[in-house]
Amino acid sequence: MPTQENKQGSRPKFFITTPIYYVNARPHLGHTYTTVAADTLARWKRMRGYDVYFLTGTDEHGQKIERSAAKAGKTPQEFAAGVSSEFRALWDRMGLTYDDYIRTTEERHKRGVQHLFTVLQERGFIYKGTYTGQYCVWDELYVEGPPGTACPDCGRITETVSEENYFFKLSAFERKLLEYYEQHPDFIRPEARRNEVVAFVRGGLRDLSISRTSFNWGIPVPGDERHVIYVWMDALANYITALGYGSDDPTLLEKYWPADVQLIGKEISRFHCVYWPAFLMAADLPLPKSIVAHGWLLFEQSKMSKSRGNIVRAETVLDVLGADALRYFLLREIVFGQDGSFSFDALVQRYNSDLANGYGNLVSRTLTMIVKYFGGVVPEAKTANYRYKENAVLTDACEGIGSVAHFQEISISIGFDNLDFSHALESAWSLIGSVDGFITASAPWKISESSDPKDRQYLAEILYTAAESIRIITALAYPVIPDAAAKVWRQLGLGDITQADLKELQWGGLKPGTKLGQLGPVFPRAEKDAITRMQELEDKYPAQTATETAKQVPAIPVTEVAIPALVTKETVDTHTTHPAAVAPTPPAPEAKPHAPAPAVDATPTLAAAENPKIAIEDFAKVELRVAIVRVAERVPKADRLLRLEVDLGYEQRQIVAGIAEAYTPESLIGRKVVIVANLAPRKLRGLESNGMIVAASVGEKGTPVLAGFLEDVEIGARLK
RNA sequence: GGCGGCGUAGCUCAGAUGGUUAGAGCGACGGACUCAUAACCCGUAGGUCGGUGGUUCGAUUCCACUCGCCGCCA
Repeated sequence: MPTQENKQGSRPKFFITTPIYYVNARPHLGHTYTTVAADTLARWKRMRGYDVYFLTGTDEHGQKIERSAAKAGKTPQEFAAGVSSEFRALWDRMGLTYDDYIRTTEERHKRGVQHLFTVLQERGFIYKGTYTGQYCVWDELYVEGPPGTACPDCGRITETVSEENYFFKLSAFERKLLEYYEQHPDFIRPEARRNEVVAFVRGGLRDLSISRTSFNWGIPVPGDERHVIYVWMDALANYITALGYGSDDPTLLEKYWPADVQLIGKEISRFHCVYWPAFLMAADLPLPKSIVAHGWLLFEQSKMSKSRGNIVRAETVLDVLGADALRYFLLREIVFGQDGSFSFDALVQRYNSDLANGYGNLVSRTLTMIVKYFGGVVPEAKTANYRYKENAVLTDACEGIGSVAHFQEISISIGFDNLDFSHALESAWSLIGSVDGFITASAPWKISESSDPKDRQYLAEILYTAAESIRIITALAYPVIPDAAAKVWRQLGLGDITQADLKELQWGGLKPGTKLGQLGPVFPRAEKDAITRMQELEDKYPAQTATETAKQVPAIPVTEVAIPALVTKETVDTHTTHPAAVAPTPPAPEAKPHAPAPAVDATPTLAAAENPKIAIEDFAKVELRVAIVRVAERVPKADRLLRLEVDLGYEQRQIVAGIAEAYTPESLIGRKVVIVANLAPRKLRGLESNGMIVAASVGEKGTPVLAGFLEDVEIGARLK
């Protein structure tokens, strides 16, 4: 078992992983968030002298992929490879410093998983049994309940299945897991997730089905090829197969396993905190040191837009503001572990106030003065070692900055080490604030007018202090904003930051006499049109799943394809190792009282004549479309509500409609209806409704009568 | 339904084992400055600390209930 630091005194190792991303969805900001966090931590640890190994990759097996590929007219291999390469291309474009990118379709992984299966089997933790129950094909999930039960995750009706499965003796690990949690309080972070996991295990563990015979797209069970290994066991094993588990070269495994930090999204904590450790225990492998679950990234609807906006592509932000801006925003704005929200508005706000006005401007004003007053050469400072005592006021001020820098460095380091990125950055930026205040208070531009040698020295002290602070801030910010930090490093005349030793950041490390490099803006202020530009870019790329891309998307004006439902139905899938899931933003608080009610929840409109006339533009805001009902069922404990799944041709979505008193579920299936497609999502009885069925309201009771057409109309068609 | 969490200034959030004027950043407003990316600096902002009731000399901080939101319960 590898130790943290071996005897030769070589560098301590640090193995960090992200989940492997399921190729059923194309990369979006949620994936980016997880991966950026991992990259930042990897860079931080590297800079502090660790031998870092950073692993990411894609999860490519399962029935869902098999089906998506078939729809797209591709083989599962082709399909998975296509999406996997999109992920990889995005990470490469962002300059993420992963050391390995594993795909579960690779031979090394397959071999490793089969080896793991065999080991568990030999050690008596796997047996064959029969499972009969409800199964959600979409989520590849077994569900409790009688036949006809809806899947708790996606709402689809489950299928009754009975199949021979291999089972893993998870029940045997209940006590051992609880003991482990007890003895390793930091194993699961944050605490809220840990408590949930502990509660779950305390509730009792049943054995886990780990194979399927109902489809083929997976890794065959060794010696029983009718079975493929269930995606979870397959996916989780990536963390060790990437290091060579099951191969004849144990070098990496011995060196890097166990992982130091495994980053995950909170929705997959059970798999990583219960199943995964149990598998490892069963295989007699050490457990990861910590599993850190972050929150979800919610997308805030921009106030200016119609009812659009959900899945944001990282590329959009990269195009307009650059990777550093995105990285900074995600890590500064969101408290790691908690849910956070993203909006173009907040992004530009942060960018301007922190990066442009804060860091960028500080660098600019300081280095410009060094050029102006000292010919671009870092001046000699005597206070560098806190020894300059001839000018008490100056010394105090400069020493003050020196100690602030020292204090903040400690605070920032603690923040990064604890994955508390937002607080680390807060500390770093508070140092920027101190230096700005210091410069303004000591007003070097005034002193520069004096010819007194004492003042000349005073000026040198001030600018040295500012420049040295910038060096330290830049080094500490490097893990988060690597491109900008590299630029500033060169401007400071320090060369290539990737070659610099940032392990120790002693005050005074900036050598007087250093010739500054070429100056130039690091974070130019974002203009007002930045938000619009990003929105326009998004409009050009309607959010799509991999499935939808592969299918032919009907010719719909792209600006009209912004659908809240995309998020819940297509993107948040509870499948395997997932990144930050993307969830729709709940309606803004102030908008709540006005949230449009779906279906006949709305009060019947009595007299249209009484209403003021509207302009055509007003009508155009309402997106009416034809959809076909695929699934209909009663909502338990709600007399009037039906849960519908309607198909718009380009997407499926769930709508909860108050029409149960007038229509039976069976009568609706296959029926074409008119829906308001751009209605903000709303929850009814805990179910999210993404749209509203259009119906006439008849009689005193307002009995709903569904709108329809005399001719057959193709689904997805818009009513104008 | 069971268990747990949250609800504090326009926005994002801190905070207190209960006790003088409840904090920060951003935004807004006023002022100052000119080295700098219309940037920076200074000042101002009165938020019933979700609601009700209780314990207490005193609660936003403890308790009960209640409303709203969220997570976990294979």
